[in-house]
Amino acid sequence: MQEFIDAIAAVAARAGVPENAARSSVTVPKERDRADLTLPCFRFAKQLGKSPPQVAAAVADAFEPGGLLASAEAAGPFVNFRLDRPTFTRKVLQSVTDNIGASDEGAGQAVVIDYGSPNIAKPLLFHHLRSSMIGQVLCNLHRRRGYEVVGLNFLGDLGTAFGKLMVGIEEFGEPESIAAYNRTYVQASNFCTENDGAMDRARAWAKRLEEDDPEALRHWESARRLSLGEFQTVYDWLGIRHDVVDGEKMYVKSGQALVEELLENRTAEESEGGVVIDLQNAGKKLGKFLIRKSDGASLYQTRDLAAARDRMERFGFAKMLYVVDIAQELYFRQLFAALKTTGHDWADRCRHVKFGQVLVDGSRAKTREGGGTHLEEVLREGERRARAVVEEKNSDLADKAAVAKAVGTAAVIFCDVGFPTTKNINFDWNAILSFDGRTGPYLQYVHASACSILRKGGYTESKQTDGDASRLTDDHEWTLVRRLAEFSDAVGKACAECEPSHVSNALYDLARGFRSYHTAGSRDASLRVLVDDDATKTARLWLVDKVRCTLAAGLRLLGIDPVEEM
RNA sequence: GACCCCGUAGCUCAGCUGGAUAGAGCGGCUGAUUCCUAAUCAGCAGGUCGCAGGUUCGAGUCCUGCCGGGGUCGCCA
Repeated sequence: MQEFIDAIAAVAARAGVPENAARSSVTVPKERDRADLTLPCFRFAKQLGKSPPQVAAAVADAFEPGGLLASAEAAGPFVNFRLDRPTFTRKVLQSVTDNIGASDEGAGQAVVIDYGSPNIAKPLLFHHLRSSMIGQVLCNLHRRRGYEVVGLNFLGDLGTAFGKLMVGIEEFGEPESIAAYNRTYVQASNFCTENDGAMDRARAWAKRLEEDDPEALRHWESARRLSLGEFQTVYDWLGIRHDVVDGEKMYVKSGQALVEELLENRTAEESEGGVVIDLQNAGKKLGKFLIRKSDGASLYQTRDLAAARDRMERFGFAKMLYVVDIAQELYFRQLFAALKTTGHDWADRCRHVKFGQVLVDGSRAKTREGGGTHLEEVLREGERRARAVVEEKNSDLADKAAVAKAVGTAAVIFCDVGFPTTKNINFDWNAILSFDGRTGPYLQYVHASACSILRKGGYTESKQTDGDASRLTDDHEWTLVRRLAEFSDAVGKACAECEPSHVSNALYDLARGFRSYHTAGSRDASLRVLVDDDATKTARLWLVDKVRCTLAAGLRLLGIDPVEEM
């Protein structure tokens, strides 16, 4: 694309417009039918002493046919350019591979992505999908852009939550399965709010665990083991693969040492029995950051500070992303400010990738009371519903079970990464498991139909690297080629902004363009891919294969396993 | 009270560094299936882009104020 923009800048330069200014002004018009690329001339008018339409006319006059550009036409203050379709098409199709969107921008740079990070002794609920899935996609995107990614699961294996669990064990007996752990946790949670003194007992247990009390340790180990096993089932289902699994408990000692160190060098101070870092001067309205409770126990923030230092030592990251609920926005601003205040300039490399909440009937799901639907249950229901549709639509299919699982899962995943991360999600079974419209199953469907055409066209293996692009000049084909070109850009943008939905949008637009092209052939036989004319057919199969390749690659980036039939 | 996010079609939301006639999905209506997958496609209806100012040749987009909704604000994680 860049060389086409350069070509336009060169034309503008012949009309007296500064080349760099022209280059940065070139845009894709909102109304795509109007032009492939357009140059607004408002900004050049003053310095050239002409009106914008006069400048546009001059630029259009300076155009010479041939080369990358097909035409230039002044339309008021704009110059509308058409690209040479065969040239552009050929370049784009040649560039599409399974690795579409790849670059080496991240070469030699480590990125730590902290995602998932559930609490032990509790099941994964639907809202846990968000951190896990967004984080996994960010891992995929960063790897595609050449970064060395460390996907890190930071287990919540410490604190009053564990203390409550221990109170529950004391009151209701020791659970042996994860389901029993969950029941005990919920019971204990209620018990602690209803009984005076129970919270103090929970806090005492939390502290005993910090002090490696043998009995606390024993329960901690079994809760942790059972939980990890349980999490793995869901992680396998969703293709979530962490490179490192850490837990908060490993930072108890270094956290306490850190508090002592900060007290000593006076970056932290005692306050109301606890220890705080004063952030008043570090940023506006950040207040004070508590790093030691009055009972001497550490907090989440103590461990996070210690963890950040440790990760810098272990991985020497160029970036560290925390994929966490938007409700913790202030917390992360404080955490990063605290890192900076305590002398770590690399705090600037840390970023909170925030995502919206899961709402039930318009308000936040109450997970602490055990509310919320289990993630695994949602996945199973998706699979079940997809299976019913497969039976109905394509009961001859070879591996219906696998297809149903992939399609149902696509629905769930796309709900999560198909929209901007900061949007809230309303938990509604029919919305989450919708298979119609702009959904994961739609993308699967379009991919499967592309595969189907290729099969019928005898295109069993994707090995074509060049073809006769001059056969691909229909508007539908041209739209597809542009969508393919835009997809690469979307990958880079999604990675830079930590926003998976840029990929989702580009993928959906490509899929829709392909469906439109595909059905156009139903009305007009000359537009079918599998036409009699061999040269045309070969060229069209080449295009379809590149679309198929991009759809598959895009789905995989989003953590969705593409199906070839459905 | 302070800070953050949001306010675009009946509903859920796109809208790229400001550009020419604001787009999708769902829902509604009309069509399309002896045809390369109808989990689809083509089309119609539906919008003072919360309100008021400002910057600009040009504002859904940037700035200020206000209104409305949500979230967060030291001993949870």
